[in-house]
Amino acid sequence: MVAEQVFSEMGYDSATVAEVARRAGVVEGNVYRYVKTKRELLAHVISEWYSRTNAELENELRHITSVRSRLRFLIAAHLRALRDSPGLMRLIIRELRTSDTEFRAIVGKLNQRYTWHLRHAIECGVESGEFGRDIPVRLVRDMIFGGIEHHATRYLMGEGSLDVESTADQILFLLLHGVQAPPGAGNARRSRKPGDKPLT
Amino acid sequence: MVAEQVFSEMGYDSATVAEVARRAGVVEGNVYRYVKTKRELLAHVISEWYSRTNAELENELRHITSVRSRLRFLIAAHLRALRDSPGLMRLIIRELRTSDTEFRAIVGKLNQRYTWHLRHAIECGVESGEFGRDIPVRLVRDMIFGGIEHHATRYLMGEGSLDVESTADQILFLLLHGVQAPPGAGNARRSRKPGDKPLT
Amino acid sequence: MVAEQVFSEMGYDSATVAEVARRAGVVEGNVYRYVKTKRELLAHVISEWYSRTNAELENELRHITSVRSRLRFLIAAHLRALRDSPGLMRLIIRELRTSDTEFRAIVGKLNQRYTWHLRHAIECGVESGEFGRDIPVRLVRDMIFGGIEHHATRYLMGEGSLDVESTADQILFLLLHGVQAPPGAGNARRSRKPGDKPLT
Amino acid sequence: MVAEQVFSEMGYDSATVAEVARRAGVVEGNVYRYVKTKRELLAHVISEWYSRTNAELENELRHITSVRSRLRFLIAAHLRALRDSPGLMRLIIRELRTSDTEFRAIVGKLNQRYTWHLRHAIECGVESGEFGRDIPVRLVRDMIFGGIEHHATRYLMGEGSLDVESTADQILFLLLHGVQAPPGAGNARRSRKPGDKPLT
DNA sequence: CATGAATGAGCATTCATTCAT
DNA sequence: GATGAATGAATGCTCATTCAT
Repeated sequence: MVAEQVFSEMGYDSATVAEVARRAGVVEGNVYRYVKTKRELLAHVISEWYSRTNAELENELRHITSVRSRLRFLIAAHLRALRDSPGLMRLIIRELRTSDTEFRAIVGKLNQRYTWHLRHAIECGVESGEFGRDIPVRLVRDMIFGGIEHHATRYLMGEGSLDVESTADQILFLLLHGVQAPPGAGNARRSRKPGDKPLT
Repeated sequence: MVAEQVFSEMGYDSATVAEVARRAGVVEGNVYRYVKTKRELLAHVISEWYSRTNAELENELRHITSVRSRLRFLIAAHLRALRDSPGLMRLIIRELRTSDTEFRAIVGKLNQRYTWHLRHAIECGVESGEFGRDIPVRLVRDMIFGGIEHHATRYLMGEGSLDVESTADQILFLLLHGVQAPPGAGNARRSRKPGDKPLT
Repeated sequence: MVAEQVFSEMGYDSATVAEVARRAGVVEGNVYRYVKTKRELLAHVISEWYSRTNAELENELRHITSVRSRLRFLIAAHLRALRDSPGLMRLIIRELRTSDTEFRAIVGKLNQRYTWHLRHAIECGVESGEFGRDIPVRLVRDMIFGGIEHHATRYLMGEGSLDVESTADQILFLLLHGVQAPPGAGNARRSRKPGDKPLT
Repeated sequence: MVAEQVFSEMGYDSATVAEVARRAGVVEGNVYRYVKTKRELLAHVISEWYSRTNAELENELRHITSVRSRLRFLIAAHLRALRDSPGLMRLIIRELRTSDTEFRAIVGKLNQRYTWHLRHAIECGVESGEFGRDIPVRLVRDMIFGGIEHHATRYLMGEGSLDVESTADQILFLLLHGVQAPPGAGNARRSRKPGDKPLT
């Protein structure tokens, strides 16, 4: 759809219905035969992406069994989406943070289904005993999605690059083990003790 | 400043210079004696928040020495900012993701300084040996900020509440230990083995 | 076109797009379906006049053969234009002296074609031997157009009248013979000789 | 005066009182202690130029006696003015063609005095018998000034150059003798006779 | 179904000018 | 006499949306 292009390139507010029509090769007023409003057009664009992506995700997840593989896959999939469709993803990230209730009513479900896979994988990890039983599942999910999107911010603005695989590895590692040094290992240098000078 | 209020309430695009002037009790054109453009007005508002907040942060950090306390403090501080100024924070989060280079040139430095504290605390943890030496520092920072902001999204939209303290505890815990169950403990139920049925 | 009227009456700067729309019986924004900018509207108005006038000129010139007749015709035609469309001509004279390169790019060609007829007639006169072979053709053209326009200035401001025929005769005469008294004739009174008292 | 600079550079409409004040190092509202309105400021600028130039002109004319020398001098003087102060002259030429009666009331006299010298010189030529007695004096004056200004138009727009001396010579020549070939001389090629083919 | 003309409400921005201090 | 803050009215331009044909 051309609307996807236009919104992706210029953002929702800067995009104009006229431009969408122009690129579609139709006349301006004709757009309103298909959608009732510009906002609805946006909802269509985003909904379509979610539908498409959810389908793909679910298809590929069928072949992935272990919790860890699923997490790794979902993390990488989200990173790939950001890398491959930066404009569209910037649009989604931006417009999903809107008060527009009518809009959220439309895409909210799809978004939930999209994030549900990750949440579900985490829950499975808890259930299976691989993960701590008191893990705040939603918060974990938020840290993954939020972390990925925060990390990709610069790339979404057109600066720098985005390495899907290594980032996915790092996120998965942090997710599983946290930042703390492995008990026996790392204290090569020395540990801080009370009474040390302030850090700055 | 009234501009802060207006932008916070209505968002940048929906806010009008006329409304800002009206609330300030002056005439529309008069706004342009102080700023050259609406965008510059936004930059002022955001800059001021960062300046103010950076000062506060740095002041309080002086009394906090341990890495863990610092992380906990910075996480809670960001959560508090979101809880106490949801409109403004939504504005900042949204507008910081703009291609507008001139704008980012102004607030970029302040934003970097704001996030630097967290990054620095993490680096100290690595240096002291508390954290693994190969920790991807920036990514950790992104997961914290991104996670917090993702978690607060619903609250920023006016739905639900935001529990600063418990969320900060949870994030800190996840950050330190990850999601994995403590070695001896949790596998009460059972672990998944290869060959198990798919999770969905 | 109503834009022609409005610009002619009030001048470009004082004219407003709103006024043009009002007189056209449409809404202001609608003007921008046909032109991209106010300046472009001006360009249209002037271009149209030049196109129309060039066509007329070229049509009538086909029946005029002698150099002298052509000059006389072109001089009178320009005077007639000034007399019959003073507002529009004042607009053209004024706006043609603008630095606006984009504007000149549009109407420049048409203006050149308009003045070319006069220049060409002069060149023919040179070629045929009727005019001195070292005549500075462009300067002659400038003196004709400039002279006519200077002469009409007061009329263009709404004061006095403009006699096309007699002015055309006089200009043609001056153009051909200059101001100098015919050799044998006029020195009835006396000629000044060196040593005479100053003139003022 | 700085107003002269500002008006010369940007033209009357584009110039702002604020800019004039800024360059003068005073505060905006302070300009209104000296002039009552922006238009009056313009009148001052132009008046001053005319006063200054009239004085210079009259001073130098005292030493020039012959009609021809005077004409040549005045033509060259006007060309020099255009060459040396293109911005200011463009301003004057443009703004003198304004309906603003109040404005013309102020500078009209000075302008008349400026052009009077040329007109007077021509009248002297008529009186002395050097020029034909039926010469339309004002029209001759218009052709000189108009011709010069038309010729300088491109230069005033910032394109090309302006050769004062040779242009003055050419104008003077045309003025005196017209374009017609000297009786005996030029018909080297041949003269056109009735019945010749059309010129184009 | 499609066209394209029209609408109307809005909005950022400019600027000459005034006036209390 | 100067300052600088304030005014107010205007203006070019945009755009989602409607509707007769």
